[in-house]
Amino acid sequence: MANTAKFDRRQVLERATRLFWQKGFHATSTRDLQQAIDMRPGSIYAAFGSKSGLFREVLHFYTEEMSERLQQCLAEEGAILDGLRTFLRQILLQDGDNAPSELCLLAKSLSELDEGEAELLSETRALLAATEENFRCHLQSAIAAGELSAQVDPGLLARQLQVEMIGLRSYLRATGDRDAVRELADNLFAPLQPGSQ
Amino acid sequence: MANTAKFDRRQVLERATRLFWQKGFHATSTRDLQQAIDMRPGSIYAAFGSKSGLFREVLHFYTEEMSERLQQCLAEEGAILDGLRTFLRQILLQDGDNAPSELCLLAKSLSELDEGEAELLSETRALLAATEENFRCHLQSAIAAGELSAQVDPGLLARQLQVEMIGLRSYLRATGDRDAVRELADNLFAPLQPGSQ
DNA sequence: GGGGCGATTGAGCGGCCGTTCAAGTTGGCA
DNA sequence: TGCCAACTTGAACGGCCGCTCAATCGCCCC
Repeated sequence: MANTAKFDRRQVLERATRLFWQKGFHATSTRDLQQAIDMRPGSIYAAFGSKSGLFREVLHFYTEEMSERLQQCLAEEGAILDGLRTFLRQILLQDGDNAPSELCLLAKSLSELDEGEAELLSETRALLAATEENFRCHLQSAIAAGELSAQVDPGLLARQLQVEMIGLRSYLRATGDRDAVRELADNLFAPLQPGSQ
Repeated sequence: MANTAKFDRRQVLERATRLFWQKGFHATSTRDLQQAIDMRPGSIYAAFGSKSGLFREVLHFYTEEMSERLQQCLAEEGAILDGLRTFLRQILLQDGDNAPSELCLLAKSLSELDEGEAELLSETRALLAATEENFRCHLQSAIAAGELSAQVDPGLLARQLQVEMIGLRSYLRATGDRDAVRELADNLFAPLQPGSQ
């Protein structure tokens, strides 16, 4: 039970996430991964079981990290809607230089996985649903706090945010045109103005 | 100069398109392709040069086919805006059972290609830009025909359509929830009502 | 009917893939 | 200090990858 000289699981997941996020599941080879996370095949397979197993953990790690970033935005801004807007703006307009891809890792995986990797695909769908539900909860809180009219359907608005974010990030990858995205994003933020609708 | 017993290029492209559209570029092997298009490696490489070369033609074929489908919708409906709406509704709500993927092949390719396949990636970006420009032209015509207020910026509206379609198709793949997509699509169609704005 | 030539065939190349496992290394405990 | 178990290492496996090319086919013209 020595637990001798073990790797730093968090750092490994961070690095694996960056690589998968950049190249996608299929285009990332286990040798790429070995180099990126500085582990040999035996250790990787002992720790994660398979390439799919590692990817599974990466999907969860990524989702958890994004959720924490949202929490952080909410904590820094006073109002819930301000926090949400800050979070979305960060992803769309500021992360560009650091993030491994303009796209959301979950959306990218949803796009490339097929029935041949059924478990990863349904995992991805579940995490996207959880993300939407997370938005919905925060919007619900905004209504409860009087920031948003009680007329607003938080489930519908959460879905709209999800749809538009995925679309805008694709557009950013297609064109690299931040100004156009900034303009389009205003539509997205409009329903997040206090008292709107 | 005999051109003897040659394959039917159009049929080959149709079948290759279906396969690439379903599985994506990386996950489609040349052996999958050989079977799908019923050609042997030598013939494929003589005709298309490489897997990438075939994919390149597939991207163009797909874009051309979609553009023709839009033309057909415009011809069948009387008004331009009606034609556009019919086209978008078809893709979102009716193709589901026949199409190889809920997603647009161009958006899917944009997502999985990286700098390692730089030529295919820029090809994809160019075709997406052409699609947006195509929308813009039709919207411009709608303004000229008095179907749409001259206040509307056709470039901006075309961009919005592109963004929302990609987002909605992702959402459809994520959830399979046609009712939710139908509800969300109404926002998309609203600016396409005659005289809107 | 036979010769010529472009089109087609499919076995097979070198290489990378995901994965395994015998051998080696490390560190805590007696 | 010596032992054992936990952990790591990296060579190697079978298989699939994208692709090539010598051999064969089949049509057209003479």
